[in-house]
Amino acid sequence: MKMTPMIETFVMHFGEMGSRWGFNRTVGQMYALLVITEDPISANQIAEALSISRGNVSMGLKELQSWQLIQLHHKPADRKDYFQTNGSIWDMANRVFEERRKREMDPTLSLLRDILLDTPANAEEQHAQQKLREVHDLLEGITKWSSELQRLSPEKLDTLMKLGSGVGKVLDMKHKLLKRSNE
Amino acid sequence: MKMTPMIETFVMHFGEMGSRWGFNRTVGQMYALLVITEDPISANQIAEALSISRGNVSMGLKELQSWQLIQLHHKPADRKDYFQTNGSIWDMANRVFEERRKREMDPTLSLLRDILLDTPANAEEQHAQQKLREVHDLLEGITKWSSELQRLSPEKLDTLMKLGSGVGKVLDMKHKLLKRSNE
DNA sequence: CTAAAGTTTCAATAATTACTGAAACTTTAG
DNA sequence: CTAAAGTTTCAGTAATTATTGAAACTTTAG
Repeated sequence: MKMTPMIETFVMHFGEMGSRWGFNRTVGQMYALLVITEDPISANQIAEALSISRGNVSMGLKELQSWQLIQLHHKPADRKDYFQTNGSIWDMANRVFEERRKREMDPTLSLLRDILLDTPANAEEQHAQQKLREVHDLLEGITKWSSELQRLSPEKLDTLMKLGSGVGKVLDMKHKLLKRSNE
Repeated sequence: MKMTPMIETFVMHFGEMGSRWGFNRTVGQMYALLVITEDPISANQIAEALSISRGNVSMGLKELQSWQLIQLHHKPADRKDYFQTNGSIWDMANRVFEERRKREMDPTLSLLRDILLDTPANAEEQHAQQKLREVHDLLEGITKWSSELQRLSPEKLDTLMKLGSGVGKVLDMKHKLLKRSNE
């Protein structure tokens, strides 16, 4: 498995970005390679293409599977495991969002809920709690909203995204409509 | 500056989460402390409260300023710099989103644009480019959409979030309205 | 059942990133 | 202008995170 310069550029870049997207360099490279490779490939091919250790590949694959970003694939008369990306690019984005929400929001949300149950001991804590409530409400709002958006069909999501800030106008229309139906 | 247990719990947790949100532990702690403290505080007070070195505080404050998350504040007849958080919680979220977009999407988007200008050398690269285009379009869509959402007023954003997956219904309404006006 | 091929795990080590604290620099009261 | 107080920088070190590779385990052909 030799990568062409174009493919190598992308794979290496994706590796560097990986750490910012929540996985480490080699996991990012592995995923990039799987995205742009048409046929399923084996762990050994990945290790060879990226010049990384077999052990590291194995761990990376496990992580990608836990993110549900890749899928196992078997070839007839071959007991080796082959891998390929799972679902569309949209699915990928959804998975990454969800996984990150779990890591980045849920623990904080849960801690904030606990703290907000306590009774503030003094004025200082009173003010602190008020701020924490704001943070809590914001995080909860984002969490709920994003999980509801994920339930929307890809087509509707697409419409919504294409609409952009035009959403504002649609929201106005909604108000008018509701008013009319109440009259 | 002694922190009450409740405040300490929150500050320490925010520190741990900090690395997941794009800044390091101490920067996270510092920001948390500034969020829950009512009055502006000095760099020394921060260092003392968190038991971290003065140098580290100075670097962290610089980072928070570059994120536009905190503001300088001066007290009369005191040449020391005091700091306080900047804007509402919504503003904070916007800044964090924007900063992360810059770090996490823009570089990849720019690389993808470049690669897509190249002519594929063979069938393998042809397939690769097609995949890269999908990734590119997705990232571009998200980038544009999120920056347009940020231009929406906080009230509209709030309405939109409260609407949740109900957006779907509003989109349907939009279609009906357009149809009617075309007839 | 045996052994060869394939796979996984994990302790040791490398690479990266964060933090300290002392030194250099800046500001201002007197 | 001087010196004391305040602030910033950055080289060295600590802490964390990622990677290797050898050993243990698993599978299956013969």
